[in-house]
Amino acid sequence: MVISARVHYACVAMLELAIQHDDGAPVAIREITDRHGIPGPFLVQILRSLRALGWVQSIRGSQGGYRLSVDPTTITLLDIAEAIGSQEAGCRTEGKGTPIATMLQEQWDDAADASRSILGQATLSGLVERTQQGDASMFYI
Amino acid sequence: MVISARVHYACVAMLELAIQHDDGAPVAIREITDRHGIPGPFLVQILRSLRALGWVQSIRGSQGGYRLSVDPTTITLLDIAEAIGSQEAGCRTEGKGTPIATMLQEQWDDAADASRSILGQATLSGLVERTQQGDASMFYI
DNA sequence: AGATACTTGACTAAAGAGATCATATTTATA
DNA sequence: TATAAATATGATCTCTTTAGTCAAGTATCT
Ligand code: FES
Ligand code: FES
Repeated sequence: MVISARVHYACVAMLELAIQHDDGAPVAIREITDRHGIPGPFLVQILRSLRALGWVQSIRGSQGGYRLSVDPTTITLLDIAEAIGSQEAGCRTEGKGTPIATMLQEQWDDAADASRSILGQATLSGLVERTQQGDASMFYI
Repeated sequence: MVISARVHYACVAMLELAIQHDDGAPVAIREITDRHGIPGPFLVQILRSLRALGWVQSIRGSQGGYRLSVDPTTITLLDIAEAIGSQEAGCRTEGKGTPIATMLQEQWDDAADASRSILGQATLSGLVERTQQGDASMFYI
C-alpha cells in the first residue's frame, strides 16, 4: 500500500468534489490546484482516470468543471488508492514456494490487510464531516 | 510500508541464519542463493548492510560465511523492513497544512501503523518455529 | 600453493514517478 | 458571433529508485 503523489492528489480531488457535492455548480480544476498547490496538468491526468472509473463527470466549456457522480458514502480511500495507485508487485519467488518465502508472503499480506482495513473504513462523506468539524469553514451554501 | 526485493531478500537471509543459529558453522552465501534463487552479488550488498547494522557477522576465507550476531527473539520483520527499506517519503503538502491534507496524512499514518503493528510482532525466532512446524524438514543438528 | 569465500567500490539497465506541453474541442456569455 | 473560459488528448521528458552486475582484492583453511 504505497501512497504516491498521484493517489494523494486523487483523494484530495475526490474530497473537494464531495464537499461541493450538494452544490449544483461544477468545480474547476483551478479551484483545486490553487487550494492545494497541485500542478494543473498533472491533476488533469488524474481526473481523467477518475472519470474513466465513472466516479466523476466533466462539464466542458466556460463555467465547466467536474462533479462527483457517485454517492460519497460508498467510496473509501482504499477504493481510490487501489484504483489509482500502482498494481501490487506480487511475490517475486512465486512458483518456487520455499517454506520461508511462503511464510514471508503471508506476513506481508497480513500487514497489507491491516492497512486496507483502516483505509476501507474511511468514506469520503465521513472524512468530509470530520474536516468540517475540525475547522469551521463554510463550504455548504 | 513497501516490501521491495531488497527487503524480502534481507528477511530471507536473516531467517536462514536464524535457522542455523545454534549450529556452530557459518552459512555461505551460496547456500542461501541456491535455495532461494537470489542473485549472488545482490545478496552480498544486502549482507553488507546487515553487517553494518551489527546483526550479522562475517567469517572470511575457506569454510567462511555469515552468522547471526543478535538474539533472533529480538529482531522482527518490521526492524528489517525499516532498516533495509527506503525511507518513508513523507508528506508532500508539508507546510501547507490544508485541513484536507492534514486529515489525509492522519489516515495514511493510521494505515501504516496498522501494518507496522503486525510486522512488529513477527520475530525471527517465532517465524522459524512456524516454518519448522509447517514442514518437518530437519535444520537442527 | 591453491581453493574457497568474503570485501569493496563503481557501474549499468530498466522501470516508475512526477510532471509538462502543444493542440484541439466545447460551451457560456457579452 | 466573437471571445474567453474550460476541459480533452496524446506525446514527451526528466529524475529517482530499484535491481542487478562486474572486476580486482583480501583472508583463511587444508
Ligand atoms: S518475493 Fe515472495 S514473499 Fe517476498
Ligand atoms: S502529501 Fe500530505 S498527506 Fe499526502
